[in-house]
Amino acid sequence: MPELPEVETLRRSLEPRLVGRRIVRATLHRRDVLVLPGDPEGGFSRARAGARPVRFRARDLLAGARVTGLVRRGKQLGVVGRVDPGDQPALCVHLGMSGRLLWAPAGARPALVDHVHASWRLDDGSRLVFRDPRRFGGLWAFASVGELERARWGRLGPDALGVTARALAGALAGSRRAIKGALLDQGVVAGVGNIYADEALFAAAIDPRREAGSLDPDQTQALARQLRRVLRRAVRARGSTLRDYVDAEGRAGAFQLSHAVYGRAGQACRSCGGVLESGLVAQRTTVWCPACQS
DNA sequence: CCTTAATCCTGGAAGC
DNA sequence: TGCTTCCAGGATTAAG
Repeated sequence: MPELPEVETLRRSLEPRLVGRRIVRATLHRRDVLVLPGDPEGGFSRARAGARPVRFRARDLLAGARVTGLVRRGKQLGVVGRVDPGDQPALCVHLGMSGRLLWAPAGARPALVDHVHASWRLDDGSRLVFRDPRRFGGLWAFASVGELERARWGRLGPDALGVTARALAGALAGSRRAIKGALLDQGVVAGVGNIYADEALFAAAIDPRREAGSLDPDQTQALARQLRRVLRRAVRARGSTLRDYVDAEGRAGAFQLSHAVYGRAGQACRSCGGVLESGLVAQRTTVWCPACQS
């Protein structure tokens, strides 16, 4: 379940491998994993299986381009390429829940064969593959990084790593839904998923069921601060590996060892020693400490 | 406008 | 051991 820290870890592990390299070949193994600007959904949502496919070109997958940068917004990654000064396409990668980008050096045997939906060969002989068994993720092609930011990232809230109390307060004002649900809404703040929502709410001592608009200024400030802090610490630990998340080179993260509440229902609160409670909040399994969080 | 449910998809775990 | 059932979850769309 890649959230912001896992995607940022992926970005950092991929950056030295990709930037400056030319993509000599790109292959799409499943058409419905790629969405083009002209696709029926307007290039925003996943192409439906039955949708009429728009003809794609290998260069939509950056074939022939040199990679100039890797950018991230929330849980999404953008690979920016350059064919010539007037042609700098960008490809957005969203891992969804089970997606992975894996890099392999020249000559390495392919470790994964199933559920690989796209693959790239670089000019140094290394390879990059996009694998996503559950296919909640996908690839979105854009003519430029500006177009990607406008058409796809435009409706995202501020990146959670730098969210301010002011921005958070504005997005939560008047909302009657549970604060947990608001944090999971990428339009409120981008990059938070089920793990880090629970961790940040615990760190800020806020009950996940609280109405989002009912937080006082101190609590909003604490929440913004703890969101930044928890995510920063998770990035430093190279993300959380629960089931099978790994970075581009197959390395696991370590932040799962620091989880205070996620996955610890029924266990002792690390702060007060009480029993951690779990339940469904905003349709998601949620764990919190009834004594520490209100 | 708001919130909630259903949906997509597969692998792994738990239950019988 | 082998089968079935359930659950995990990001984000959108449809429905309430």
